[in-house]
Amino acid sequence: MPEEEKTETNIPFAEENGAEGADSVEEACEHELLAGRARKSMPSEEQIECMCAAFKVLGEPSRMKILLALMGGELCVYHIAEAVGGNQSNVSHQLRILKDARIVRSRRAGKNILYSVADEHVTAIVLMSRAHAECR
Amino acid sequence: MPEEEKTETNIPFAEENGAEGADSVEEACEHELLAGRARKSMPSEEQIECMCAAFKVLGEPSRMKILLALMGGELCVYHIAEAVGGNQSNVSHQLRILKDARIVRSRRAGKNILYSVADEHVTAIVLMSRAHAECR
DNA sequence: TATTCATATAATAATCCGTTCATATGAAAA
DNA sequence: TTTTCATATGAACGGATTATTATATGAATA
Repeated sequence: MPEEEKTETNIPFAEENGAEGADSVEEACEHELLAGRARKSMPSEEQIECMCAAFKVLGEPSRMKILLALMGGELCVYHIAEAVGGNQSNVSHQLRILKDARIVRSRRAGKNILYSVADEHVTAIVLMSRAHAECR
Repeated sequence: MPEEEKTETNIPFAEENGAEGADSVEEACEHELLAGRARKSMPSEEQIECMCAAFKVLGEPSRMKILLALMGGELCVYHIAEAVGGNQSNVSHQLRILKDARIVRSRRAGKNILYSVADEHVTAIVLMSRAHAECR
């Protein structure tokens, strides 16, 4: 990680500049202030990871397909594979990831395990995403 | 791609089964129906890719950090790097990805290029995600 | 209890993606 | 017009993630 304190030579809008330039010195200082403020209020690495987790899970087509399939009602693994056109093993893998992220849940029904969308928030987000993608 | 028609031997809840099992035959048929319906209403590969695009972009910590930094106000590349603790090149790469996804936008100001969050929807989603991550 | 069958897991191969280093670009200032 | 400096880009590396094949697990039924 090449971080830590840097030399001053690289800093834009440094005080030794006059008032020339498209932005004024005051703006420059404000930007420097904003940058420092942003750095200070930056959530922890762990929290950011947590924020990203759900997005990462939804950002994969194979998982999105599974979700879309489940939005029509709960399905067993075999039927999910049938609906999305994938093989059983991979669907099972992706279901695990979806379940770990609490995006889907499962229940046993006889010999099968039925998966369903975990809650309405998920459904809402997927529908929004779909609507957004359609008007392109 | 091991898809296309399969042999009948693999199909769960097939008609030759009696009414035994945890689920009834009627439920079995309904599941088969749902699976077929899901497959038919499955959006195109292209649309799904499009749905996933924004999620994929937001699913990466380095980009999420940049967004969080920009939520305090527009910043130039150098200040963004300072705020997130990364190097110029990588920040620039990630900014390009964010910009291609229309999640951030940019404008020139003198020598610098100032980046900012593209619209309130983005801000809203990030704030929600942050709130969600905090109550864990 | 033994068998069956849906689902899960392990291991591997293949691909994607973020990071970094080095360098190019091109607008602004001189 | 030349120089400077912020930003962008290209190439290469490495880590991470998905897809696949083969096999294990374990609940349900007989």
